[in-house]
Parts: sequence; structure tokens; C-alpha cells
Amino acid sequence: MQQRRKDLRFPLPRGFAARLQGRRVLKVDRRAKYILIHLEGDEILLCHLGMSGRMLIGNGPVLEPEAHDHIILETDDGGHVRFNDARRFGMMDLVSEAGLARHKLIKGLGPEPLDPAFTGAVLATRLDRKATSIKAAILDQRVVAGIGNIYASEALFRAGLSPKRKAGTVQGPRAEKLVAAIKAVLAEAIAAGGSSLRDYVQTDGELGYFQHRWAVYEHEGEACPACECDIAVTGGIRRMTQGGRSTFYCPRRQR
DNA sequence: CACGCCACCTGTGAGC
DNA sequence: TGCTCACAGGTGGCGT
Repeated sequence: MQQRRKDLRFPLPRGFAARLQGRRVLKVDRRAKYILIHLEGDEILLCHLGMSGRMLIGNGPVLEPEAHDHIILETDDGGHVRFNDARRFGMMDLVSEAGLARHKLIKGLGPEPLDPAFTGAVLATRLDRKATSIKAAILDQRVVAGIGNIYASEALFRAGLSPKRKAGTVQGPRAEKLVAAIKAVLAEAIAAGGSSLRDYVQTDGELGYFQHRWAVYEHEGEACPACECDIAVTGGIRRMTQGGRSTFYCPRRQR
């Protein structure tokens, strides 16, 4: 294990390298956008990729680290896993199994969107009386965990809901429809290998290709795939800024 | 407490 | 060609 910086977004924990040294990996899973690497000895390596972070798996030792290779995990078969993150919005921490649910980055997280327990009724309850926009609400990891800016626009488009709609009004059938849309968008994106912006790659180095299926994201001015309307009249897909983030939507289809 | 906004950091691409 | 500037996938923290 090579630790090439003392911090990522946050300081790495004291004794970080020593606490990883020689630990066998028991399993890897995740909660929301956090990767959980469970290690022998009651230690979980908690990782978040931020916006630009990548885990790159390679054979053999890392002879010459590349720019922004911050953490290099060496495996006992002679291979390695590099955490590379140009923007350094990613983070890592170590936590015990019992401490995970109480960890400050984990404890407030909302339900997993792909969990069968995440239903329209559950979302409706969590949105009840929320004054903020539905776009901001589904991006809020405390409301539902794991939806990012691209999939928020895509899910609202599929559900036919305006991103500007007050979150508290998404109740009953609207909440059911939104939950179905969120599940469908995420499942399809996972099956397609994720979305690529610029140089995003999967662990095998291939580009994700869900971006080719975006209906609205980065399609400003283009025809809405669900409308028959004349683009010369409607202007097609629109882009606006909400909370400093881009939102793409069809004002005719989404209400 | 709920909400809106900014900062964090670097790379990229557009515009001049 | 080379410079400057706006913007980018996330989220913690602060002010209101």
C-alpha cells in the first residue's frame, strides 16, 4: 500500500497505511455512492469517488504512478488497485463494522433506490411538505441515496414531472411513477456500464455507454424523444440551473 | 430544521 | 498558437 498524499477531500485517518497493510479483503459492497471494502480485523475501507475519482485495477507493480494516483493498494498476487482522482473530491476513511451505521457520512443517508422496499409510498412520505423543488429533493441523499445530477434529469423526464415542481406535491400516483422511473433509469444505466463524461472508464478500461441513451441530459435544443411537437416552435429540450447544477427537461411533456 | 448557496480542485473545451 | 474563462459527475458546511 502506498499513500501518496496525507489527504483527499478530507484528511486520511491516522495510521491509514498501517491499518490496511496485510489485511485480507472479505467482500466489497456499497451504500449509496460509497464503496465499502470489508477487511479482516473488523475494518471497513469506506471510499467515495467524488466527481472524478477512479479505481484502476492492474497487473504487476506500479512502476511509475500517474498524475493524481493518490492511493495504491498492492495485492498479494502482485497486482494493484489505484485510486486516481484529479479533482480530489473523493474521500476515504476507515470504520469498524459496528461503527458504519453511525459514521457521519453514512448515518443520514436515505433508502436505496433499487431496494424493493423503496416504493412510491415511501418516497411520498419523505417528500411530504417539502418546499424545495423535486429535482433538488431527489438529489438530496437524505431523501433517497445514490441519484446524481444526470439521473435526476433523466428520471424526472421519464416520470413526466417538471423539475421545478414543489417536492411536496409529488404524492400518490406521481410518486409511484417517479419511483418506477428512478428504478428503471438506474437499472438501465448499470446494465449499460454507466455514463461517460469525458474520460470516464469502467474498471476494464472501456467507456461506459449509457450516455448514448440520455433522453434529455446534454440534449439542449434537440427534439424531445417523447413529443411530436415542432422543435421550431417549442425550442425542444431546455436547460436551466437549479442549485448551481444543470437541469435538462422538456417543458411540454414534464408538468 | 429547511433551504439555498458556496467552496473544494483540476482538466477541458470554447471563445478570442 | 496561446491565453482566459466558464463549467463539469458530489457533497459538507455555512448563512439565512
